[in-house]
Amino acid sequence: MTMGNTKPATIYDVAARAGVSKSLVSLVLQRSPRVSEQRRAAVLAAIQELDYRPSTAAVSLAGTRSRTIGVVLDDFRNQWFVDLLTGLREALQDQGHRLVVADRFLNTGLDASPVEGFLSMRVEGLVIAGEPDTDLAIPASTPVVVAGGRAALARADTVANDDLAGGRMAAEHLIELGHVRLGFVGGHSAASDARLEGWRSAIDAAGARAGRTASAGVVGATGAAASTDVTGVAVVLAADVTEETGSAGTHRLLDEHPEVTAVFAANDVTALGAMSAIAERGLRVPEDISVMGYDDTPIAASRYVGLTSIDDRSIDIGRGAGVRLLERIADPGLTPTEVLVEPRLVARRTTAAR
Amino acid sequence: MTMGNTKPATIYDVAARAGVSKSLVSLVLQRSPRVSEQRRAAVLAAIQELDYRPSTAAVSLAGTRSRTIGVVLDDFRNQWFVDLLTGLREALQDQGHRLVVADRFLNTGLDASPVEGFLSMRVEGLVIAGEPDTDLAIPASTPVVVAGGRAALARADTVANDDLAGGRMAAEHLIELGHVRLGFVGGHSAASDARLEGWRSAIDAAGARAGRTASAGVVGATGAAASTDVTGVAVVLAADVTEETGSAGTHRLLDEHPEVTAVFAANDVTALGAMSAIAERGLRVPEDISVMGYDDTPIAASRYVGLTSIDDRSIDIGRGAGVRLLERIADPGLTPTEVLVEPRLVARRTTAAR
DNA sequence: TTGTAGGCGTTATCAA
DNA sequence: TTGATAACGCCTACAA
Repeated sequence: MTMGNTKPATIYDVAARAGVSKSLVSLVLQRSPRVSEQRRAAVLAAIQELDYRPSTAAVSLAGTRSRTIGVVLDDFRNQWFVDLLTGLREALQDQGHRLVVADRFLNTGLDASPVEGFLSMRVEGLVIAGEPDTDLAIPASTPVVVAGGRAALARADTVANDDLAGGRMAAEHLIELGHVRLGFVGGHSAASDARLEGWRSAIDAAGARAGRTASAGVVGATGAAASTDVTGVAVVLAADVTEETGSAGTHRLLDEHPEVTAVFAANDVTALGAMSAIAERGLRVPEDISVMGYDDTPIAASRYVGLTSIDDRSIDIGRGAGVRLLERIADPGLTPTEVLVEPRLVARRTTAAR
Repeated sequence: MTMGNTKPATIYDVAARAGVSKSLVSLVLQRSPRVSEQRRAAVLAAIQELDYRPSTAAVSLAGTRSRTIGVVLDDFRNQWFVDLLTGLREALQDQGHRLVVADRFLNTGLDASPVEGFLSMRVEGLVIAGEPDTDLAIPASTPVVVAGGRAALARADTVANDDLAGGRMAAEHLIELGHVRLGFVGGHSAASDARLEGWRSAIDAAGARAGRTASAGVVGATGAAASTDVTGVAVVLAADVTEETGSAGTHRLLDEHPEVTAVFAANDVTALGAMSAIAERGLRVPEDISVMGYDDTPIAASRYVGLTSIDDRSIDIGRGAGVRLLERIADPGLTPTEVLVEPRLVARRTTAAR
């Protein structure tokens, strides 16, 4: 079709080809209704023929808004952003906003942080996904919403999964299945802490309901409860929540508390670690020990793993974050809010009644 | 520090603050050596104080080059791009190029394809990661290199993993372990085909070496070979290579050829499917059946899975693709080349001697 | 409904 | 070594 021309067509070329002024072309581009059908058709035809595409640089320079919003991911390896993006797309893209994605490392060496790059692009707003690095300096004038992860930025809106509720759901699921000796394995992160707290509160509540003494201690805690009491034991390592943490933590948990029949891990990868530790001890999942994760990542959903998990509903978080960002862009004076999305239990093959 | 000013500082503001002309500021920005230390210091100070950041829009509009290159991923869910990006970064970013990433879906609704968006940004080059969709129309004037995946674009350079060699390595590994009844499970993709072909050729070669008749047929093929001959049976489903494919294919493979003791799957996810099928049949990995995957994804490396796999060396592919893109940008007249990166065997726990 | 004339924030080209 | 001044490609009044 087109020969390998070198210079991209400009609005001038289109105008000339269609026999109109550049302004008219601009109007057509912006879908203005105040253009005669004739001219519009001519312009559209010219655009086709010239394979014209407006320069985003020129558009955002000349226009009042860049129509682009930046998404900062903590790490491309954390798959949870995939669903988040879906939700963000729904909320933002359909409003004509362009999404640009970067993780913490993408353009290091050019910019100090991905935020720098976005500010240079004059993004209209920022979505910080996950636990924001403390040192990503964002000017107060830039609308920001933190999606997933607690707000390190006081001025930012937050849309996140309700980790407390999720932790509670995990414990309740296990208790309903008849488990009374529960274990938790987590590490160093705000999310892990919150999930543990929720898990504990559910155990306490179960004890209260039964009119007995329930207790949730940490490894090393003494006190032998009656055999039908629901009790919980937590191992929280001073390390990131990873597969290694899950493995090491579970080994320690089972060494000190062999009576445990159900393990709740701070997230899916950690749960994977727990499962390998359990296998290494010659035990089976879920026959001997039930295992739960958190986040409902693709690995959990995998047929091979089939991990019972808590769905943090990333899509809804993304959608909520997008909507909120739009509101804040429209009115920067808004008071920061914190929205919690209710998680959801996804039961699979790693948990069973005992 | 800075008050929540609304408008970002411009080069004019900096010039005024430093008491110099805009041109001088521009020179400092471009690290020109033809600037007195005094002025430079003054400008730098002003930049600091004003929290100035050049507008990428203005830069690419006024400059001759956009200094950005676009990376098109087939799908953010395919984790292999993570390493690819690392390689690309090494090659491109350090040369002052900005990377912008998009998957097939990111800005759908705004642009017909991610390529559209990149062309609007006037990227200097494109990296197509994975099997390019046939319909991503790229003007002949845009430098392109396909990273991983066969070139659907004749005019594009290709840097990819040597699937043929990888398939061969897989078979050789299994044969060395003493397996003589080999199975392959794959699906509909160029990569799967090539890996199968390599696997077959290694089986044939093993037979030739042994001076016996070796055969590699497909399911349904007749011919009972002597018990010490190395033979291969392949199940190639007319579907994408997914976990389901791996599971269904493996069931079929073992139904028709229960003598198989080692399964090579077209990729890691498929291998996961194979492992679940094997488990469903009450068999163990690797005691009863060895399993291999391809790509060496994080799942394979996971402690829980420990899948023996073929590392496609994505980092090196990324680096190679970046280097080549730079060359092509410098000289668009170059004849397209195809570089194959030698894969690497990563032995883990799913393969064992028999 | 359509066209004219600035201007957006930089780089690039010339002079000085 | 510095400083005017014209592009760059588009949007946005303002006029016609």
